[in-house]
Parts: sequence; structure tokens; C-alpha cells
Amino acid sequence: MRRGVVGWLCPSLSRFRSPMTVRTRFAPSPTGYMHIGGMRTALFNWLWARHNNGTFILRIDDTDEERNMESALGPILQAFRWLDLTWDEGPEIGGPHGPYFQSQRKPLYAAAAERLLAEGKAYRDFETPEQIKADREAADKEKRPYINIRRSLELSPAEIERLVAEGKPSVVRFLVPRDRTIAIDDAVRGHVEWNGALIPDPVIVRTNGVPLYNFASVVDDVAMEITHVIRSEEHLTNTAVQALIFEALGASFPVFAHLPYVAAPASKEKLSKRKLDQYRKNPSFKKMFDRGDSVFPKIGLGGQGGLDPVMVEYYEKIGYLPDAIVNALARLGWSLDDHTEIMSRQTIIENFTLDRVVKNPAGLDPDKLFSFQSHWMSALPAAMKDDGCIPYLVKAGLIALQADGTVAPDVRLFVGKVVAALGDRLKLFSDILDASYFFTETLEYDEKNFQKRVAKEGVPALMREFRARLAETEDWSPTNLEAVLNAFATEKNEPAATFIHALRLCVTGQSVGPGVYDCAALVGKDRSLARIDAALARLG
RNA sequence: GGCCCCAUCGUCUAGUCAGGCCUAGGACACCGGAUUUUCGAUCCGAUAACCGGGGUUCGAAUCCCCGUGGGGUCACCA
Repeated sequence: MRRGVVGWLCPSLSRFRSPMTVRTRFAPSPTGYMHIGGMRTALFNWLWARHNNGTFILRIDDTDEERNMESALGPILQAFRWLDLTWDEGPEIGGPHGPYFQSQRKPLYAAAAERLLAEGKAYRDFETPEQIKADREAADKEKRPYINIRRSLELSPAEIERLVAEGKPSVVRFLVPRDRTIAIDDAVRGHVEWNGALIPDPVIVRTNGVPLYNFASVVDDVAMEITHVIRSEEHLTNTAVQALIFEALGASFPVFAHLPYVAAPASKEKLSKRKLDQYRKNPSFKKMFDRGDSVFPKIGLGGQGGLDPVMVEYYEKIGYLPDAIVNALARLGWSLDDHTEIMSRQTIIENFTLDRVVKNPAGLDPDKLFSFQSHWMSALPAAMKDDGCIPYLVKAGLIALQADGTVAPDVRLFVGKVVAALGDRLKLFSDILDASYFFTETLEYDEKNFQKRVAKEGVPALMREFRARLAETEDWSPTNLEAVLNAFATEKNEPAATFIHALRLCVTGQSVGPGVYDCAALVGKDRSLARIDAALARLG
């Protein structure tokens, strides 16, 4: 079934296949955040649609509760916008198969349920929850698989009518054929089949008239002419029932493709928001949490800002690049070949096929994600780096916007110089905050290294002299500063490193960063001298 | 527990369908070295895997069977 073997073994088949365009969908429920694993599933749907010049649909699964949609759906749509995964039909833009909110499609589900009822493919079940529970327990006790006893099936039409008239609560159940097997040919898992005799009759419409996911989803997939149902593996078991519903509705199957779920780093367990506390202890995940702890408070998001690495929003807020996330997500459970890792969006679209989806779960690897980020950041044009960093500096109060909300040209120019000096050291946009010393006189000193490099025997005296030499220096360019420092070191018969390290600590407060001459040049002569004074003053 | 899925370096994976080109390739991480005023970047190098057992075959990571392990799912959630 893999590699589209069927297609070329039976070329005649393709003549009967309508030239229907590929239509995929992602159907999130409005939970208030976008799960990174869900995003991977959405991405694969999007990729498959784009690869085939097809249509990608966003459909909102809000059958369950109609809470404040605005705040619950907003972050999800934002995640799609941020990653630039455009949808062709769905919220905000509509489309020919709308509405795209399940809460607005209730008449469609009701009609479909009525039809199944009328055709005897579903039945009204008056069984009480207590009775069902008792049946289940009895089955458990006898160690036999539970399936519905279907007492309500004995009822005559007249009795059913009476019970409904009396207002007796009931649900609609799909009547699972127990005399056959159900089989699908999954695009990633191959042939999978189930024994109908083992499947309980699923509720398709609740007592309150609201349809259930399994049912609504199929009704919508049929109505929206979905050709490929690409979703996470945890739905594989559901597929038996859904396939049956497709049949009952007189529709042909879409192609099913069950992706392995995204697992927690270095594990085979599904990545879950409920296990966040556990993840904090995970060494590779810990780095991400730590980064959030350090960055979010600085940009006005208290603590973790309600964000964590399970959410797509976390990566946006901490300054990842959409291309890096897309690249990393695409490589999670899919590969192009035996060596290609770095892929542009276009490359991925061109090469993405379902038959190269891996079958076993893939653990999210924060290290690898970060390495993709490093690559894409280094490939980003300078002006775009500046654009990405500026919001962080603004939010952290390190630069101010003008009254019209724009950045003053000289500020922008300076930011550009800092970003250039940082070079490859800037991996995330938020990394600009590690270079706050270019923007404020309130330095944070790395005490340990300050003691080691500045407060060391003999160094303060040398630095006082060096400070005087610097004060006489007119040409404050990095090259000249280097020449001055080297000459002075030779004069004093000291290694240049003594002055290099001490100067860095004095001017930036830190022991790491861009070249020390670049730092001094960026800080400027007056401020550099003042900082040396301040540092020496700290020695008391 | 029933049903279903899965199983290659620490991690992501190539190779499995069409058995030999695999003394198993790549990437990330880790470790070592070079370079560098720091960090980073870069370059070089090293360590590291076919879950186990039976078959089939001249030959098995690849096919078959049986185990084992991991995971998913068993709602009037999605």
C-alpha cells in the first residue's frame, strides 16, 4: 500500500478517479492555545494540500461547548498566521462549504441523524446511563468485551413514539453491523481491520440533541468533500466507526492517513500539557523552560506568561522563526531522504508525500529544534533580524518608540549595529535582551568573572592607567582600539588578555559577548570611560 | 484486561514493500582536538543502533512465526 503501488499496478483505476482536487482539513477545538503536536498534524494537512495544489480547510470543532470563542479560538488562528499556514476555507474567510463552525451546522447533523434513523442504520436508545454502566460491569466481570445489549431495538415504532412523547430521555446510537469486518487502507499504516462484533454502538446524538465528534466529523467531511483525513494516531481506533458512518451516509471513504503522535522529548509518550511539571525536570526541555523564565518577565509576561513549550505561542513569544518551526515540525515523523535536514518551506511542499511519513512516534527534540532555529536565523537578512529584535527591546523598556509608534532612525541604526556585532550569537530574537548593556547604564555584573578579571591583584592599577590612555584616544574605532590596547599591553609587559578581559567586564559587566573592541566602540568613548570608572569604583 | 498500532545510534531518521551495493548512512546532542581575547561560529575527529528467539534462504535490519517491550484507545470528550 505504500509508495502508491496501487496506482501504478492498476493504471486503469486512475481513469475512474475523478480529477477532484485534494481537500484536507484540520479541525481544532477552541481550547485557548495551539498544541505543538496538533500544529504538526495541521502542518502535514497543509503540506499535503499545498503539494497537490489542493485546498486546506480549517473547521472549528465547537460542538461541545460554546464558550467565549473569541479568546479560545484567537490563539489558534494566530498560530496559523504566525507560521504562515494559510487556510483556503474556514473562519474569517468562509468558503463554499460553510459554515465552518460545527456549532452552526447543527441542522446538517440533525438531518443526517434522521436519515440514518429512518434507514434503520441508527436507533433511538432509551437505556439509562445506569443500565449501560451495569451492562458494562457485567461484561467486565465475565471477562467478555462489552457491546450494547440493544434492548431499545425491541421497541415498536408506536412504543418509541410514545416514549418520545412522554419526554423520556434518549440518545441516538449508530447500529454497528456485527457480522462483518471493517477495513481501511491507511496511507501510512497500510491495511488495518476491525471485527464489527467487538465494537459497541457509539452514541451519535446526545440526549440534549448535540451530535458527537465522531459523527459530526464524518458528516462534515462528507459535506466538505474532504479527500484525505490526515490526523493523529490516537484516532485510529475511532476510524472503524467513522468508516462505517461514511458508508451509512452513502459516501465513499476519504484516504485515511494516521500520523504517529508527537511524543514528549526522549519518550514515546504523547506530549501532553497535563504533564508539564514532569517536563520541567526533563534535561532537554528544561533549557526551554529556563529560557522562558528568563525572557518572559523582561517583556512584561509575568513568570512563564502562561506559556510553555507545549504551546506554539511559546515559540512565537520567545523569538523563534516560523521557518525554523516549520522545518523542525516537518522533520518530526517525516523525512525527505537519507540526508536532507535543512529545508525551506518550498522544498518541503515540493517533496512532501504521505508515504514517507514514519510510523513510530517521534519525540519532540528541543535541541534539534534549536539547531534549525540557529540555521534559519543565520540565514535571515540583517534588516529582518533588526525588525525581530526591536519589539523585545521596546517591551523590555530598553528603547523607546516615537509618538507615532515607530522607531527613530538613529535608534534603528544603533540596533542594527548591535545585531551585527552579535552575529551568530543571536539565535532567538529574545537573545537581544542578553545584550541589554548596549542600551542601559544599569549594568548587571557577572560577579564571579568580575572578581577574576578585574578585582585581581595589580589589575585595578593597570586599568586606571589604561583608562587614561583611552581618554587620550581620539579614534574610537574597533581597529584602533585594538591597536591601542595591544601597544599598551606591550608597554606594560602584560598579556593583552589581561586588558581584554578586564575591559570587557568593565564596559559590559559580562564575560561573554561580541568582540570587546566592537563592544567598546558601540558603547562609545564617553560611556565606556564612565563605565570603567564605575567598575573601578565598585572595588571600593 | 479487550482491540489496534509500533520497534535501527542518547534523540530525529535513511535503509524494510521489490533480501545481497549495509563491516548499517546522515543530522542533532555529547566527548576530544584545531582556531579564537571571551562566548559564539567554523573546521577536524571519536563514541554510538538493527528488542529477543526460532525459522525460510547460498545470503536477513529487510520475509514468516512466536515472544518481549513501548504506545494508543476503549465516554452522552475532541
